[in-house]
Amino acid sequence: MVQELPTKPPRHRGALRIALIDAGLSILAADGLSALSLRACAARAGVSHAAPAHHFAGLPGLLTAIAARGYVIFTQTMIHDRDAAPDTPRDALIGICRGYLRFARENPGLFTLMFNHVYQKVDDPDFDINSEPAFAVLAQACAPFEPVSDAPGSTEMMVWTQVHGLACLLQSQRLGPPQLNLASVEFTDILPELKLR
Amino acid sequence: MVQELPTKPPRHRGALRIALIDAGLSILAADGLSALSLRACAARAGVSHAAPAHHFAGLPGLLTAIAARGYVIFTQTMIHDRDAAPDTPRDALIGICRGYLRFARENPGLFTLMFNHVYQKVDDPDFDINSEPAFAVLAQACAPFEPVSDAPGSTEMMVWTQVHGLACLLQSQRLGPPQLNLASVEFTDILPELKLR
DNA sequence: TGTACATCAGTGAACGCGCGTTCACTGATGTAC
DNA sequence: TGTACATCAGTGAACGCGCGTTCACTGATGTAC
Repeated sequence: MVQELPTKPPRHRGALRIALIDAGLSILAADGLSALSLRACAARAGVSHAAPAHHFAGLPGLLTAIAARGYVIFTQTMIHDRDAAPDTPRDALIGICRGYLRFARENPGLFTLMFNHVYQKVDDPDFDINSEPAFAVLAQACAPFEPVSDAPGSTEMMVWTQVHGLACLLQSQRLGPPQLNLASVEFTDILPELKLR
Repeated sequence: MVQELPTKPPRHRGALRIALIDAGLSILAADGLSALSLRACAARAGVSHAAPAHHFAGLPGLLTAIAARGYVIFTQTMIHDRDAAPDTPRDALIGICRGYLRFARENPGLFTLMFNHVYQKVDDPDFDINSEPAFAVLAQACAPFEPVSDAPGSTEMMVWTQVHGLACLLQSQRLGPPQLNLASVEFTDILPELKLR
């Protein structure tokens, strides 16, 4: 009673949406953000180029869905590196930041997509649902420390801007003058002292 | 003896290179990075779309030249805001950072172009010549302070990653959860204390 | 001062490319009866 | 159990678009003599 002969192309049976997001992640990893298009994702998923229209609101819809999946991987990466670190608040925070930087380094196209609003225009419930935990794990790692100023969330903001800026500068390959060898900097060299609450 | 009648199109007389860079800056300001192309710059400069080939090595060459000009404006903006600040080392540093953030906010497309190597592939002597002073004024403002770690240039790296990260996050409009209102943060709220040498 | 010539910036038509979108269609699936 | 029908995901051809690049050309400029 097998209906799918080996020679027939695989039927996605509603799973094409997921397959297209997977295809997008593959394209980002292989050829970067500029290679990402509806047609390229369809081709990589083994489907005609008109098929994605049944699952996404145009290219912005697909990009938003890919970015939403990116936040899942992003959060997992940070949690992994946090749990691999010794169990002190500072080590946990450094682990989170190490995961942040590792994700940016290992997934440059995806990282750029996730943090550039130009590529996303569609209200996608998965986007907010998946991105909030990323910020939550960072905030959680900052919680044991005293605020660095009176501004609410000042510690989170300081750490977040710092690690995000290093991630962006490493990606941009604008590493500044030779004496400022940003490529070899350890995050711990530039993270200020933080006092425990 | 006037040769150019008012009805004739302006002859650039070797100044077309500059006019095309100006056109690129206009396009970036008006329509953003995605609207920047050889043809668009040529049209804005009032010239046929094949003309830029006589002055630039393709699109990467033009983008590199535009970015190089951007660094001049960038440096001027930082110096302006530094000199407008009271003359203490910390105020000068905060002025530099204020200029950094103001430039990014006022020129989002240009800022992205300048700090994304994907758009630049050509060795352009102006690029290095113009970008080095930008880093120099930042380093100069950091010089009065003690290093924050043993790593060489640690203070510059800490300040640079911090201000750059805030600039990128403000641009990305990924401002995190509501309680972390990054849009309203003052840079002084997250810049750590720095000790004078 | 005038003539002949070389240079070269800019023109406009043409090319092929990949893109997002549309549209009539097909064919498998699920459902009502 | 079987039949008729509605649904709808995916197809493949076609469309127009803007892009970078090429290429023979033109016409103003500068120079040699």
